[in-house]
Amino acid sequence: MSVRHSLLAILDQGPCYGYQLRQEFNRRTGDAWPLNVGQVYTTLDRLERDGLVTQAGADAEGHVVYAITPAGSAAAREWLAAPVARADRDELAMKLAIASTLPGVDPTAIITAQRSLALATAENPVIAAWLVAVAEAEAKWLDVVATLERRPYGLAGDAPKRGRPARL
Amino acid sequence: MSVRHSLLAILDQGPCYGYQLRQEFNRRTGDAWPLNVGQVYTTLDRLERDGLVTQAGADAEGHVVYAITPAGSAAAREWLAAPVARADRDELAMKLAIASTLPGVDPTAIITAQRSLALATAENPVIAAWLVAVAEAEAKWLDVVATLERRPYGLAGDAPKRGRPARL
DNA sequence: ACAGCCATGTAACTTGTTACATGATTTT
DNA sequence: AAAATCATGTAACAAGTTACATGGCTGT
Repeated sequence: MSVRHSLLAILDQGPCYGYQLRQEFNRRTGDAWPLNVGQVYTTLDRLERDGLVTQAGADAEGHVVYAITPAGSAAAREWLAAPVARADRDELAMKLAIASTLPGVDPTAIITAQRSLALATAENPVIAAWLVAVAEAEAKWLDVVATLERRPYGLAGDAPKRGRPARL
Repeated sequence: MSVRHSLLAILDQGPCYGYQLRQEFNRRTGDAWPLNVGQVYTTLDRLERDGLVTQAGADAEGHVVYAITPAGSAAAREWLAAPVARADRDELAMKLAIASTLPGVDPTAIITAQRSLALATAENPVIAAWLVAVAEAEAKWLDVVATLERRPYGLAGDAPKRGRPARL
């Protein structure tokens, strides 16, 4: 839900046409996550389908301009105001949770591989700070996880019986 | 790609049937991200389509058992060995990157809203450590971001002309 | 009988994403 | 003319997710 809402937030600044929107997005995110142009158009279609934007005719150069609707504007403000939910299913956490239960697997290898992932840089100070903080946090977290005892076990001991289980 | 691979990693421990797989997943992740049973079956279909698992007939109780294939086993090991790529499009980072460019929007509000998100708990020590580390890191990062200067600007000054741009 | 879990599935939908087609325009 | 960008779109697919239908079985 981040591309969709990002484009909406940009459109809340004023009408745009597709290609322009992509450039705005790339510029505002410091080209950290460049957007395929096609995705802009599919996203605009879906935003229009949901009544969050409307085609506002063409500008002087003949561009297909989209404008945000009141509903879209509300959605944009809502998105900006709402805290981001912690990743529903963080892949690294999930991987290590699963790995810690697998007899044949050594989580240490995963951890070292993960640690060796280099820290990237970015011009955008917001993103740079993000990368730094994440890298530091990840290293710290991996230190903690590395000290946790393994908890290997196989498949659940007894297969659950069919039917309603006895109440305690 | 985390549900898919998690199920594959569990299947690498031995054949399972759908309902059992879901229970294994929930158990091994401490019920942190409970799985809709339906998703197990759709995922199994797709894994079979991709040749990573095969139906292994039925067990004594008549369950539809799936077994991992050599290709699936390789994929599972590969997933466990490979470091997790940093989130392609982290929503919080993207949101603040965008927000920092929007004249009408105050990133501080976003930051405080985000900070107020409470720290959850979990039985699984791996996940608990993850939540703690993330909460700490997020707070630290938000402190840094809060000190960054705003960089508001509107839409790009001059609309890009059509055609090939002049080379410098 | 009824509640409630075990168990298998399907249909439908979401966002994200890429590859491709098409053409106008403009510089080299 | 060729190359590169501007610009608009479409078709197709991925994974994730939920709601629903359908039974069987078992304890109360």
